[in-house]
Amino acid sequence: MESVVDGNGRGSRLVMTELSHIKELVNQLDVHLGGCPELCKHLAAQIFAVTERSIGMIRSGNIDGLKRSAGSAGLDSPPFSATPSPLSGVSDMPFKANKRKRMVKGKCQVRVSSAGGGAVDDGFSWRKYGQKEILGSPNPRGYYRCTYRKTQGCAATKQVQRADEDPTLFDVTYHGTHTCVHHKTAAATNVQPATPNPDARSLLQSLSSSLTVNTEGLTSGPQQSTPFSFSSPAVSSLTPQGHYPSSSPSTPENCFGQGVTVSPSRLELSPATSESSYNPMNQFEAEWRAESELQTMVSALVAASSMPEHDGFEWLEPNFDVSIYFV
DNA sequence: ATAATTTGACCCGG
DNA sequence: CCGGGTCAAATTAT
Repeated sequence: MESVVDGNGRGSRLVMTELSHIKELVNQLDVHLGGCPELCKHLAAQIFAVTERSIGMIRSGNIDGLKRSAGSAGLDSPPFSATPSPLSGVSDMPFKANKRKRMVKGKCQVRVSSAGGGAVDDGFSWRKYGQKEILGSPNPRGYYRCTYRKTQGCAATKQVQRADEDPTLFDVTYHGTHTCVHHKTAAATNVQPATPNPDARSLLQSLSSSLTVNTEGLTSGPQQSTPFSFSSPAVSSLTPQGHYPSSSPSTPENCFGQGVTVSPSRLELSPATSESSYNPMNQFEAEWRAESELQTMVSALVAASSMPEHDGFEWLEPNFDVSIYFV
């Protein structure tokens, strides 16, 4: 990235905002390196998307349209910032402090709740290669390896086992990290909008009406609670048609919890985080972040709404459910 | 036909 | 020997 320059203060400022965003994402990625691969992948996807957008802005010199929703990116600012998030594994190597830790080859275990039949996945392609009964556990454990193991030598694997108590919970243990670059055709990427889950849908709607954006001490003026709203069929706009693998609007930074859980329906924008404590920009950044977080949330909800309802037995491939945590 | 899953055999460390 | 993990042939899904 070089000198943006463009006489246009408006524009460069926006680009700066983007860069700040990227910077923050990289920080988060760093924190989670070696951690949950899903999270890392998600972050990487975001960085990619935002970077592309930035490039596009610079290239077309335009911008202005601050509101050009990140529709092109699909994924965006994760809710987790300085917080290790509830994502942390249940066992082994919990994510250490913000200090640099080596790419531990360890494992990362997370518990996710599942609701539907295996359609939504965690973004990676897995191939089952075994199943075993585990003593002491009523449920078998499935063994999966990256689909691109042979073609790309990706060594990532994961084990999935239904939790003893709650049959809707699954313990997923990841081993190794993905080194593959899978290509999912845009088509295969969005095979979602099929059987919308009415529950999630209504949740989405009620959510839209209760949302409030707290622009916190940023800038002056009456931080009017930005009127965010999204239409149910917002799916399309969220589906990344970008080039990045980022498959489906599934698995945001979920993990833990069951069902759709949207803690505080209020978005707190931490001004501290990014060093962009400057001023004029904050306004934008605030909006940007608010919008981003909302998208993350919406993505999650969309994923949920696209999941078929419980309708019997689905003991196969677990489905990642949605749990969103905004702090 | 190709790709993915199923499932018992096989392997290996404890 | 035992339990957990992997292999691979058979089977099923695309």
